[in-house]
Amino acid sequence: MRQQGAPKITDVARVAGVSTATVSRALSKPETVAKQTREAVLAAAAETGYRINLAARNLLRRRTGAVVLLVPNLCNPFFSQILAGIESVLTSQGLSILMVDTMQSGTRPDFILDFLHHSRADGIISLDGSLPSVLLNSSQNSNENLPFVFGCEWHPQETFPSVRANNQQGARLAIEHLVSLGHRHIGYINGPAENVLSQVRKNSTQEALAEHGMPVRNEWFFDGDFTLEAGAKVAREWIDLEDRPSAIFCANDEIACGLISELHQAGINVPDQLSVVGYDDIDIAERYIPALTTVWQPRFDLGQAVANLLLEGIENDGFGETVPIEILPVKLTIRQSTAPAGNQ
Amino acid sequence: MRQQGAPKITDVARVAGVSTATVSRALSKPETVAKQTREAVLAAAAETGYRINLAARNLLRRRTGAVVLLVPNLCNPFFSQILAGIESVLTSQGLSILMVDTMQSGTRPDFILDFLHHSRADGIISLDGSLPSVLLNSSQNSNENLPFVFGCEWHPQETFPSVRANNQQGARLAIEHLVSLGHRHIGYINGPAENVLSQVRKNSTQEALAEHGMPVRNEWFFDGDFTLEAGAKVAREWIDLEDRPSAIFCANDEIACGLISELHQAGINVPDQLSVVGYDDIDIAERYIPALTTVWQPRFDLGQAVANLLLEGIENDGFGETVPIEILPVKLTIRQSTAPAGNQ
DNA sequence: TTTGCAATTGTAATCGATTACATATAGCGT
DNA sequence: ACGCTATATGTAATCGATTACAATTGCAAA
Repeated sequence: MRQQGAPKITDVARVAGVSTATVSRALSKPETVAKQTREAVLAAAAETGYRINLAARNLLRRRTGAVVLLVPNLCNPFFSQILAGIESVLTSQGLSILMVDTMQSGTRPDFILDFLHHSRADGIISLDGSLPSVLLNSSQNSNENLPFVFGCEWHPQETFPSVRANNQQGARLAIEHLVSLGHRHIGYINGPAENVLSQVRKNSTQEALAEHGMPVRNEWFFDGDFTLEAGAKVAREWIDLEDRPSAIFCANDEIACGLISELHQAGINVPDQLSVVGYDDIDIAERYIPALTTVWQPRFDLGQAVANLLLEGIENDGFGETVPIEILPVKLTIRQSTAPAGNQ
Repeated sequence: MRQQGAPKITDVARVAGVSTATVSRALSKPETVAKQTREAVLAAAAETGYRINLAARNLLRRRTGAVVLLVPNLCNPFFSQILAGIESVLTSQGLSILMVDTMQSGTRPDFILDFLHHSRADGIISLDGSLPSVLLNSSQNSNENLPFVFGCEWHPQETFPSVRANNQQGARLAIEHLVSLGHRHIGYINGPAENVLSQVRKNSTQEALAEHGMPVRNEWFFDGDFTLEAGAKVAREWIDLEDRPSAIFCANDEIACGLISELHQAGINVPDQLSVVGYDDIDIAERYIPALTTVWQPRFDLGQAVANLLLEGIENDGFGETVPIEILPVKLTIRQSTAPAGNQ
């Protein structure tokens, strides 16, 4: 589909009786053009239905008008609110989004690499902290230093700017809540081991437990992967446990739901027989049965913040020496999946 | 951030000792170039780290390399799988996605209109069937006929190509399932009244009921809006009903969860006292309590199909006289939120 | 009147890749 | 040896907007 007869700047110039330079100026720097001329140009632009050709402008400006957005797994609805936040900022700036699902089959590093170049984008947002270092290095190359920011997840070496929620605080809040309910036997279900979020949430959980003088028992720390099935699997393991924790903190809400659901099928009730805390406060959490006690994080705001941070980097040709890191507060939403200990 | 010293085609040409024309050909139409030359060019391209400048190519080709994607509400996780399907196709074709949330505040028609132009995109996918006709007309204008396809939702007048699931079949399957369980008093909770999906699901429900000789009672047809809260509201209304339906079919899973959750809080059990069928088979459905009986639709496939349809339109400069409409089959997933009638 | 400056507008080069057309070379048949 | 064709490559115009620089004009100061 070609833009056959699309009016161009020369058409506007002809109609307005001025040169293309004047049209360009009237449109982008109105104050440099005489009022009369400006009005004539605007009228001509309206009359011809002129729309700027972004490819031409971008060619000259050496910009692309696009931002690459790396998402670990688009199918995961957790990202939708973050996406919405990012979209709201970038779209309002006229930037387009090059969404790439890093988990999609057939998306190998060299394929992704194709997108991390100046000719494709003006900057990169990654919601995936586990990018192969090939990619990260390449984007650090002297002649390839596109502004690059992490959102939600981040890179352990902290060499890139990022915006994320306070995961340490989240884990603390969850544990403190359970402790305050009288729980002394607290377990944890982790996300994927290689994931930074998993790591921080797990470490912070252990720290918080230790600080409250709680036992940190290996058999109460389960491995998982952020899925419903991971939670369900742990449910079966919990049932088989000789000495069971009376409360379990889950690295996300999916795990929590999987856990509760599988327990329910085994005739075990949450919170009567086990208290469960989730993480993320996904939409369904408040209408799950029981309504989920969970750690809420500002996903939409996070999306906006990371997009704004990137815009800054694009404006200033990078971030200079500093590595800006923004950490957003989280809060605990107490609902019905947790109850005082001692009912078990 | 500028692509300062980025190698261009002239650099490759110099290194390879050929003209830029030959480089261009070696890269895009390898068979038109002698083997020896081709290899020299490829080597030079690799050596210089050449990446094509898309703005330049697009300027010449009068393409933008971007596709506008109108999403009714990005926050709604229902769309994530469709998005993933669309992404998988478009990304593999090197097209970028200009995502626009049509529900976002500040996104008024004239703002959206800005995106529906040749200089912004080569085509448009809308997951929103309720676009103001201003937009649709403008995109039908003789000089503005960008390929435009609907996905999931569609426009009642059927003047645009679309890919969608078989909503009629979905409603039928749900009703037939309830009827086969012995239910004779069946209700329905609708989505937003102006939404095509709502309309078709509601009409098809009424048809199916009528065909099975079931009563279609107005007070059993509830208005809603695809949210958890809508379902919760109906739960309270159902409780107050003198003559209650023994089963309710919901226009989507959120409504179903809201309904079940609110009933649960009132001490009413699903499916013992009410059978509930949802629609969409969202991830959590199989782990809801009770696991949700619901109509599954191929969301990822739908995304891929709609993207492929658009690509076709872009290739062929439109769709010609026909208005291609692709309807994908759905299926009923029977779980535990429905039970034989008569237990009430 | 002349000079200088500011304000306004025009001319033309430029961004980087593509491709129609022209040119060059090799191979082949007669 | 000549001419023809097929193949390979180069030359240069082109896409559409921007902007450095030049040119023009008007006006004020000297």
